[in-house]
Amino acid sequence: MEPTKFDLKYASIRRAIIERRFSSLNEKQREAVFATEGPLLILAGAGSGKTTVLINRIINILRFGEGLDSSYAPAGATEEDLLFLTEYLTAPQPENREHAERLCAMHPAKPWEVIAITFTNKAARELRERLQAALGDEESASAVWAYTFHTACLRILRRHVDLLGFETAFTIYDEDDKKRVVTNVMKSLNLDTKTFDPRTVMSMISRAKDKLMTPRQFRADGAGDYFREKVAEVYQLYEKEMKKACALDFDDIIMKTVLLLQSNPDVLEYYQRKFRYVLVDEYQDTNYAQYVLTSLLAGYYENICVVGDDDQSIYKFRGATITNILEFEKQFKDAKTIRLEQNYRSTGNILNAANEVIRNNVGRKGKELWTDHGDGAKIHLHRSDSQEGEAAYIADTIREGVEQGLRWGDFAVLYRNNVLSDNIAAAFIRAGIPYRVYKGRDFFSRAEVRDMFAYLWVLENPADELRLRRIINVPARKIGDKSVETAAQLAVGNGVTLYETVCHASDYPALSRGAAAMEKFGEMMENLRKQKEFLSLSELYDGLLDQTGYLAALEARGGAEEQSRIEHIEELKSYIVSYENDHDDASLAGFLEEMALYTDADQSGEEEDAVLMMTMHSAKGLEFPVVFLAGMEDGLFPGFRAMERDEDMEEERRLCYVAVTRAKEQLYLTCAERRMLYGRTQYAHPSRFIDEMPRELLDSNIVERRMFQQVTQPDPGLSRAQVARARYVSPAAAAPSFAAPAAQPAGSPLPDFSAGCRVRHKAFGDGMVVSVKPMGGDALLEIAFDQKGTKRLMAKSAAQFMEKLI
DNA sequence: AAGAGGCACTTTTTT
DNA sequence: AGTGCCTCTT
Repeated sequence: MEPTKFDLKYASIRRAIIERRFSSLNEKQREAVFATEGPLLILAGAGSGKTTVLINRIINILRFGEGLDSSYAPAGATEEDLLFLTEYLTAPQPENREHAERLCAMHPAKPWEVIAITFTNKAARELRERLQAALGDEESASAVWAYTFHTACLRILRRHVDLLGFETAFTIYDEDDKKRVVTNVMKSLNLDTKTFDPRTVMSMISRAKDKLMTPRQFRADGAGDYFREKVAEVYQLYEKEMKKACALDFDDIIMKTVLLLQSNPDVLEYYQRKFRYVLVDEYQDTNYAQYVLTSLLAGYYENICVVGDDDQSIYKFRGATITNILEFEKQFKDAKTIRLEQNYRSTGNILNAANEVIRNNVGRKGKELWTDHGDGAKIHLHRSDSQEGEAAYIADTIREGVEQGLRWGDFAVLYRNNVLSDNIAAAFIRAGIPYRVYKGRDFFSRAEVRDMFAYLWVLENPADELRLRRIINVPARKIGDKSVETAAQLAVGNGVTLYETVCHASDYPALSRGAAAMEKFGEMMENLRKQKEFLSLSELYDGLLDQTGYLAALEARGGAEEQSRIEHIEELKSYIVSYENDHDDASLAGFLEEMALYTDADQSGEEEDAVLMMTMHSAKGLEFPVVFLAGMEDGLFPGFRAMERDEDMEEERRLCYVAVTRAKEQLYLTCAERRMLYGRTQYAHPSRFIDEMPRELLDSNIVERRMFQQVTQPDPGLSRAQVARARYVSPAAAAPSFAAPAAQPAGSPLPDFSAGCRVRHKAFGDGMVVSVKPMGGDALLEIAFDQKGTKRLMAKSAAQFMEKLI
């Protein structure tokens, strides 16, 4: 049926309203928001507003559906509606918005028909929160599946435990548990841990799972290769152990979900029909299994939208295959590609440096970030003679920045390798600088915390043998390794679990000596399991601390070490309490699952004002006004391991690109001539990535001739002053950072723009300075231009184009 | 069964 | 340098 005149009129007004709704986005972003049907690849450069696009895309899908493109009025639309819309278009009233937007909808999706998959809890949470803020009603926003890969998969898996062949709730093993299982299996196979590094074996098993390879396929694939065949044996036994313990590792969570969907067409069809729209964030980091998973889910409607940046792929070592993003257009027919290259985060100089570095990679999609923010300050390069000098320089620079009005939290120190943090943290302590070192699951890897979780997991899943073994004699209960071993063998022989054997220990003559202690332990656990049914989680936890005697054992010792353990155990309780507060349906299984996928970074709550320190990897997705990249030395970054293969070097370069683009205003690159590492002093040249940055972007303390020469000893041809300048002496003398403008290399002196003064800019016209934020001898100006809107410019570079009006 | 001493290791790690 | 793991001792 042809659209009527009414239809066409309605559609055109609707279109105008929808376009206005997303008018704050740039053209490319809007294009991505509107391309809701069919496969879509969004190549989103660093800081290009991809989360905003993702959110607005979902809003468009939920609010308007096909409203933008349809030429028809919705069924039952009246002239009155059209009038209402016309009025809303010409004179929008906030109170009319809801009704108007409802009139603009055309087959909008239901919230539960949308799945948006991320990698981190943080990203998932941000998505949910921003959706909720935008959509208003809490219910519809929370029905969207905005989860991490693992959370989404667990939701699917839990619903079909039976199809997995598990009778009870399953346990989740983290990397530590996994390592223990692998080592145990290797021992049972009499494999020498010197030729077979458990870590290598572990990662080979992980990679196999990433590729959806079963032990059998893995073996077939590596036939003839002794090492691989042995690993295949380990893999097979490992799987057997995991099955026995009703346990899944992180890789299983994805792989088993794929297998579940592949072998159960009805389940697959249910999810395929459910998810009309599939969105995937950070697509460059997906592995093969995740690719298969997402294409399965999107298999019916084929509305799959992936967002990513091939230049930010830094997890190859964890199985991510950059192929997924590079070949998206081949894998999904008629896929559309949209590039987001306008950057809203960093200054021009920072972006140029990043662009120039990444340009050296081959085999990328190709992108060039740009900004209209202006060049900003130069990139500061500082080489010290030692790591202590480097740390002191960073500390001094931050101190000066804070004296000039910045907050501690405006600074971040990033490094390639965690070992670098100690040295810098020491300098911060000396200088009285508040800081926080971000390190993965620090809290959860403490022995006492793991013990507590082991107890809780066993209460939930008694088949969890690994955890049972961990706690059966902690605190000491006179159940020795030998008795446990005997019991474990009896269990295997009788086809029951270790837990059951322990509970009925006196039935087995072989356990004579330890039987009483075992049964007592079993009774205690059974007792707790019963209490679990009617106690709240936190009450259960208190009971556990008491009845296991764990707390008492620590108190009995009463040392400082024990005191801190007690504190950690109490801290765990606060996790339980806050979980209870957040969930009306709080359950032990739910808590354990959430904690299994949790990292220290997920801690919501107080954002204390402190300098943040973390690896470059962990910094992905974050941004800071001032960023230090420490340890910019060849061998450290890029790491010596990456020197052999081009592929590895390219990954390091991508990491550099990620690191550099974290900075909004100021970027500091620091390195040291000599560094004590792993008990050895090493000498290093500045990172080759520094050489890849255009020199004119750098403001360096390195004497030019030294920078590109392979010299470790001071060059006798240099004057004493030059040599002295190449070393870190004191902040005032050597740091070109926040020191007096005189210490800056030749350039314009800092013009005295102050808040409130009128200026005339060559490109932006007249305007008024709204705020002045001092920054490293320069200042960030916020200027409201009469014609061009508010812009943020660095005073020094803007001065060339701008004059003060009286 | 716990503690002492020796030895080997040491990239990154969203979940 | 610092840590974690293994073995040997008592």
